[in-house]
Amino acid sequence: MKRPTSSRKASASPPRGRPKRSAELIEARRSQICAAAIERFSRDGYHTTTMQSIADDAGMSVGLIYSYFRDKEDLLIYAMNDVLDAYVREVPIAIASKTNPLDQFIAAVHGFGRVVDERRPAWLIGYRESHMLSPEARREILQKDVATTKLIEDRIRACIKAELFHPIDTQMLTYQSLLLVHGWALAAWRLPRMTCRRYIDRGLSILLKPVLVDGNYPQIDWNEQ
Amino acid sequence: MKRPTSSRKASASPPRGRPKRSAELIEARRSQICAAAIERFSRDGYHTTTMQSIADDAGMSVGLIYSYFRDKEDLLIYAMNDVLDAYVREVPIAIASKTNPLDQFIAAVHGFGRVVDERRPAWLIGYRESHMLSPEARREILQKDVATTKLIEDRIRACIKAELFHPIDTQMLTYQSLLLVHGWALAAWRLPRMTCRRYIDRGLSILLKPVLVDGNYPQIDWNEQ
Amino acid sequence: MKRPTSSRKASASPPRGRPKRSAELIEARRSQICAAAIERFSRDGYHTTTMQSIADDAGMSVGLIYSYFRDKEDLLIYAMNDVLDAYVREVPIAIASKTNPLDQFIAAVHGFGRVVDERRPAWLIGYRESHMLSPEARREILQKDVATTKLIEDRIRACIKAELFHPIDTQMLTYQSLLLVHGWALAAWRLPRMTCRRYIDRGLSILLKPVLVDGNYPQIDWNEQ
Amino acid sequence: MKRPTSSRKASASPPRGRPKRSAELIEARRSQICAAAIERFSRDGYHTTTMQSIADDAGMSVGLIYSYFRDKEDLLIYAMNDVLDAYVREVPIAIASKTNPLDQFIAAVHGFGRVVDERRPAWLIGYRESHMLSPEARREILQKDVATTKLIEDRIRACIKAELFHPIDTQMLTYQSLLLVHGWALAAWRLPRMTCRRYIDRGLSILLKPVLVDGNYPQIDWNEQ
DNA sequence: GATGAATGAGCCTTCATTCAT
DNA sequence: TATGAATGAAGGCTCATTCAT
Repeated sequence: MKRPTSSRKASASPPRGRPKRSAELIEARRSQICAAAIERFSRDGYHTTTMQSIADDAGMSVGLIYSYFRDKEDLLIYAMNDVLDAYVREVPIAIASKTNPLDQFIAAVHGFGRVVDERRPAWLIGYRESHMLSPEARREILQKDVATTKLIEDRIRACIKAELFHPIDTQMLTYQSLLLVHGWALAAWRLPRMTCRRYIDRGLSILLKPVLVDGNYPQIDWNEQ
Repeated sequence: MKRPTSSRKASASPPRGRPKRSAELIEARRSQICAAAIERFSRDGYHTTTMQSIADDAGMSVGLIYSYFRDKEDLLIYAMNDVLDAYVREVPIAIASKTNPLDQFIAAVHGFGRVVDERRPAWLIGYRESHMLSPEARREILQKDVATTKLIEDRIRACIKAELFHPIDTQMLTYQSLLLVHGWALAAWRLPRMTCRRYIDRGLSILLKPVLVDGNYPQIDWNEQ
Repeated sequence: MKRPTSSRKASASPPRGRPKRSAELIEARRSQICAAAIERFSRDGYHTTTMQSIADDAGMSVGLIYSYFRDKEDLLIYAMNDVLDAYVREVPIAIASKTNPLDQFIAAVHGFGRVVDERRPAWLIGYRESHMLSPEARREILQKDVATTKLIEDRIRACIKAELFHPIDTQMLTYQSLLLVHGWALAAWRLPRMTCRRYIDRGLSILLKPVLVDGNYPQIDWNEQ
Repeated sequence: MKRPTSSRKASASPPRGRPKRSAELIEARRSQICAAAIERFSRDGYHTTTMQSIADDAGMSVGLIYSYFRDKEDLLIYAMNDVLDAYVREVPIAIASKTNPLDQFIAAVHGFGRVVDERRPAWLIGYRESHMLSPEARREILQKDVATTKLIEDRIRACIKAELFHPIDTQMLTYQSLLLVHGWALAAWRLPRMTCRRYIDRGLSILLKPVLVDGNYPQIDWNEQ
């Protein structure tokens, strides 16, 4: 029944203007923790990362993490959803900015690329650690992934219907497009002096050459955005 | 009472014409262990796998593993090299079976594909767990990887020099070719009714269309092997 | 997100004719908390019960509990005293309602029984968790227990002095009487269709048969109370 | 991936003549651990006891305990069964040593008493901690307890059938007999200069007086055993 | 060589307690 | 006075690794 006087690294406490309350504070904490988790998970791997290290990075005590996340796996799931949710949020916007099916397809792939590029750490986590999720969590993640894939697939079908594409193997082209994006996250470091935009544009132009009915990959106006 | 004394141990004792000596026996043991490790690591992940489970699968005691491998990480390195070494062994053979640079390039990619296809488990380990390695080990692995990449790159340069390819971005084509192969291992399950051969052939024909000087992807003689 | 901000707090605010002051309010709070603690401790056990759960049940914040009790152990002591104090309060009253030593003895045992019956939860806590107390606290509790026992013992001596009882082993009879009462609290569930009154009456009539000088256990007037 | 050099209290290693093997060793270890657990659980309570303290007492490392018991609760169950199993083992023997139903009943109660007396610590654990067992474990324990109770109940019925007892409330007498025994373990310290034998003998003679047909509690020959 | 019992550091998680508001 | 977010010590359990036989 004792409670010895404590001691531990007095991690520079974050400036506390005045603790924001409830919803606001909660969301702030959650992202604070999630960011630290993503950083660690992607750098050191899920298993190697300790809750303590995440807490340290997030500038709080271990205990507090558990008021915001059920357990370590919950944190992993959240980290993974970070990317998946971004897909769902941003790709449709990218698509909506165009009217022509082909432009939409291209915009969609670029949208994916941008999301992956901006969240490479989180994306890598999903790639490497998804196999160790509990079955339910895995299923949930997978579902989002499939829904995401559909965004691309639908654009391709639209292109075929509009006779902009030859009636090719939709699945294969979908897959290769996604692979192109993944490739950026996975080993972009092998390609010095390359931006995500250019990488994907080049990749797409190669992929689409034999697919396009009129044979011309549209000249993207890079200033547009 | 968790660990009942096991029994798998009845694995047919090796023929004893002459007690397999040193190098021979050692190598036998090592692959025996390594096979078990690869199986486990790829199925359950590196961290989730216990040395005990590997020992069980390999039909020996935990202790013995430590006579053949320094520690668990050593086992991981070994497992990863399994693929890398296969590259180094088999790709050159595939290349040597052709004389024309274009055929050599194509054979090289197929060679990679075959290695990956036949060792998907080990390949996935490298993919997922390499970040876990100690810096030195990581560097060593990386080196082999780069050397391997060079095999492809050199063929592409040869094609360009022989004016079979337009003078395109060598790096990018190399990367896309490798990505094609990786794609097979990573998510082949998304493509039902697809073989590695066909997958890569299709992929290459798409990739090469805009690159080939005469525009024709050679008709592969599938009987050749 | 484990602990959603609770809501039980809507407990009818106390009438405010005059803001319940100090002693009054304090005592109200204390019993409010203590009741919740007893409920929890007896249902889930001392260690399994969290301060949070007590606070929830009492309709207040954790912090506030610490304004009324030093710590968790203090709460336990308080809970245990709930029964002991009831003994001290109610048994003498029961005794005082009789004049004859024998009737007093019987009334005393019934008094104990009633207290135990009405506070079985608190009684069980004392039974199960007293070994958990710090030495000082334990001593204090023990003292009350002994004082309590004396109430019974003294009646027995009085009966002997009045030659209503044979000069038997006072200690043993005291003990067996208390054991009878404890037995009710401990395992009354084993005896279907039994009330505390009847249980103790029967028990006493058995216990007293060989002790009574005139051999007759008095016919209790059940209407008396 | 580090493994720092260790350090910890070099608890005097137990003399190791030559480690006994398998079944023998296993049983030795189990009782070694179980004894330590009983000691600790009964002294400090289940929750307060740490696995480390048990390991220390048993003269081994924490880890080893887990090769012999699933978890802490498993250890608790085992500790509890220590008494229950002794009942099942020893009471029938005590009964079998007599032929007359009345003597059998008395022998049975004394048998219980002896078991409880010899294993008071373990018995107390069962009394105090059973409520915190998982439902299944609790059910299993309860079952043994009921079976045990039946041993007494059956003797009483036999006495009634043999017209040695008046046709009294079997349940109540059973319960009171058990309570007598429990009383010994629970608060024997209140009765100075008392042995278990005498305590139970006296208690039984009181309990049986109004029950016996011929009114005489048999004079036990205490030398017999 | 081969075994597997034994070790113990370290990690996830809980929860009593504090304290700024 | 009241709140509940924040803290961090401590405990259960796992598993890589060693070493006596």
